[in-house]
Amino acid sequence: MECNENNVRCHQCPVKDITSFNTLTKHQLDIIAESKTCVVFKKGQIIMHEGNKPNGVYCIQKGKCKTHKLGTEGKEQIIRFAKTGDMLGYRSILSDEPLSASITALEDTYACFVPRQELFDIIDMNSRFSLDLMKMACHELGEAGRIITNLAQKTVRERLAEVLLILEKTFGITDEGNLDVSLTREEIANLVGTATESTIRLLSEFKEDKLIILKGRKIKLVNKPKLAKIGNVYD
Amino acid sequence: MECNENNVRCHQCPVKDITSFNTLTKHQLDIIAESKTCVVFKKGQIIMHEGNKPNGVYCIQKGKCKTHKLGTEGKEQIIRFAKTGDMLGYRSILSDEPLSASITALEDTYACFVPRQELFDIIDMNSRFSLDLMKMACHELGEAGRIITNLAQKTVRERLAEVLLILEKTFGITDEGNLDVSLTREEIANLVGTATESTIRLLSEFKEDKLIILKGRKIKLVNKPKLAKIGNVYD
DNA sequence: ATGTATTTATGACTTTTATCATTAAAAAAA
DNA sequence: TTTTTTTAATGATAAAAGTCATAAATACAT
Repeated sequence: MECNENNVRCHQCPVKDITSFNTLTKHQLDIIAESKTCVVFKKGQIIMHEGNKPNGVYCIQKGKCKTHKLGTEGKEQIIRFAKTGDMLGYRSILSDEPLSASITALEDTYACFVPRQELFDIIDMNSRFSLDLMKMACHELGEAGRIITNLAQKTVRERLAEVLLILEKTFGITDEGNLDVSLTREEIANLVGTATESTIRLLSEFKEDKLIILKGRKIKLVNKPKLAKIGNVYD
Repeated sequence: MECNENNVRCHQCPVKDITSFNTLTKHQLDIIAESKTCVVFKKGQIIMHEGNKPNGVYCIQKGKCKTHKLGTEGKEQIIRFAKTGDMLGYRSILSDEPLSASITALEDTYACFVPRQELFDIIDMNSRFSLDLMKMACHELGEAGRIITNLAQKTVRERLAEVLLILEKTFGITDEGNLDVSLTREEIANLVGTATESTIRLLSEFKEDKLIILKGRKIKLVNKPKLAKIGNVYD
């Protein structure tokens, strides 16, 4: 957790620049630097728990997380992902509601905790920061509408194809060209909104059709135009 | 459109008090009063069109609207509803993105148009108003997560039962006890995320089972606990 | 009020997707 | 490394939901 050993470093934190915190003045950064604490979450660890009221937000320094919600009969639904630069728990803090979903680390994740009070202090001081949070929430809201429409109208096959493309867009690829995120088949199913077996079958089918290459949990997309066509993705 | 004949009335607008505008100072209300325009949308009229960039927001004085999105093969997906006191188009304005969905009047709807610039002016001046908008967006975001999980995990039957309860909660009931909103079976299907025929069949089934009474488009919920049980609704 | 267009209802059938069961493979822990 | 546990793969079957077709009812415009 390099950038967090002391407060001075907060002002030079490289992650700061890709977050809403990039509009903060030196003084405002001081406030964050004074109040923040640094944490590491091990892979699989729950960072925030659905139903709880968080005392602040986390800003991811490095790592990957999933936001997931309990559905009927305890089945997990993955709502979205978070990675370096993303803020966790802001929805709950800003709406003053309990967490509508849990957040779990997909790999060892380094994060800065910013307490609720200081976050609101900055919001009051810096209207650009405030507008940026709004923008973020409203953007997510548009995304949510797209997800809703897809779940309601697309087949499982279409959704899986789209999800593979979204995973590559979100997490990028490794040196070998695989999706730079490791998910179980069950997690992919919980993202697509289907049964694990259906996901396994369809992935095998995509593999047969030479659209993807599978090696355990490593997935490489080798025919993205075809995947986009299958998933009815136009953008 | 009573409350909009002149600017003075804006300050006394009864709808104002149930919206985010209720925190505005006299001066801030002046700004809105000066810049706003009043409009009536006939039943079925499109208020905002998916993909467009709106020049401001509408505040509903009286009426009911649906927010809907085009899905695969042009099928409509209803994302949410709006009624008296709700603000239309704020997501697009605040995120500075094109409208992610269209908005259509479900009945004759009276609304005040507030231009983009004046809205941002007020946001800059009034941090309570600003926070309130944030709260609204973040609340919606939590709702969206619930909808996503339901679409992914519940059966059509469960979702229909839940939708009926949501419609009653959202729009209330008429003197005769019917849902105070008139939707075609197709619209209900587009909300539930299913085929029109499936919706018709299930509604008939609910009628057979004495959970609801159907008279054309008039729907009366007569056994809400049972509907809640069918829909796995606990709240 | 009356005719026209749209919506609702229902049956027959197909497709999609889920569930259950079993084996193979791969991660993770000892 | 080896064992143990978890995950992945696949077949068989069942259930859920969609599609197409047709008739009846309702809403809408004139």
